[in-house]
Amino acid sequence: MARISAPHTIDQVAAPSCCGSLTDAALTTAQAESLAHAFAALADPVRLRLLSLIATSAGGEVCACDVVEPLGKSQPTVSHHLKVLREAGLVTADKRGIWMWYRAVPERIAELRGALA
Amino acid sequence: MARISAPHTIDQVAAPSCCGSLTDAALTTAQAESLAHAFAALADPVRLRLLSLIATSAGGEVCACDVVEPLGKSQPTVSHHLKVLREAGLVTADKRGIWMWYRAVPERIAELRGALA
DNA sequence: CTACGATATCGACATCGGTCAATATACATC
DNA sequence: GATGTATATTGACCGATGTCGATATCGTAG
Repeated sequence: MARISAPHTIDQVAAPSCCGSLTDAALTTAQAESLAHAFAALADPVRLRLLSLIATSAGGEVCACDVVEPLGKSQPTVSHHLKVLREAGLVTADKRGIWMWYRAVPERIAELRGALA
Repeated sequence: MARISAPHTIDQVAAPSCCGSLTDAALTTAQAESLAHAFAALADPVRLRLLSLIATSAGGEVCACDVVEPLGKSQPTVSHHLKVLREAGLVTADKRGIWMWYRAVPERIAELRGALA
């Protein structure tokens, strides 16, 4: 399931009717639902801090074990938020040994940015 | 368009050119809460369609009476969503006669776009 | 195989949020 | 004034969501 991103192929993120833009044309119901689900992932302060921690980390990835403490939330809660970010396509997870390493998905963030054009 | 800011206007959630960016530096708790509140306004399909209807309308503004039917929701529900968009600073309201005219706030949308940089 | 540490899942709780019917408020017209 | 229309507010319902403790799963080390 984990797919290595190819630079030339056209992305096909899980979203069926991808995105659209607010100022382009009136959104269809399907586009609106897809976008709303994505923005909902950003509608929580813990997830925003989590995503910024991942996106700004040196090396571009962080171990889950390193984000629990700075967030001040319990380990299950952080795990839950990481799952939400993963399901929204904003981060990817990579298990190496005991640890889970998370990376941001800049293309997905750019998609949402494009929706606000 | 050149509107003199009236002291009794409804908008709030000041949010100057602050907010921060996901990829810039790790967000503070305050920044994350402010951003989360803003993104929460976009985390609903009805509000996204509503905002796109307003943003793409000819003349840049729409009467509230014209959006109830295309959204397929009750008038109180649409009024509620318009209030949320207003409180998030994404739209402004202008009462002329019986009708309320809503306009998008592109600077505010750009602010959120900047947070996804 | 057993034990331990890291992460995910489960169950329960409290709160938040979208929705509508009913009602209130504001404005224009008569 | 009274009446009709457009919009906002209220109150209630109910599903969604953030949170944590307890527990399960996975991978490594001994």
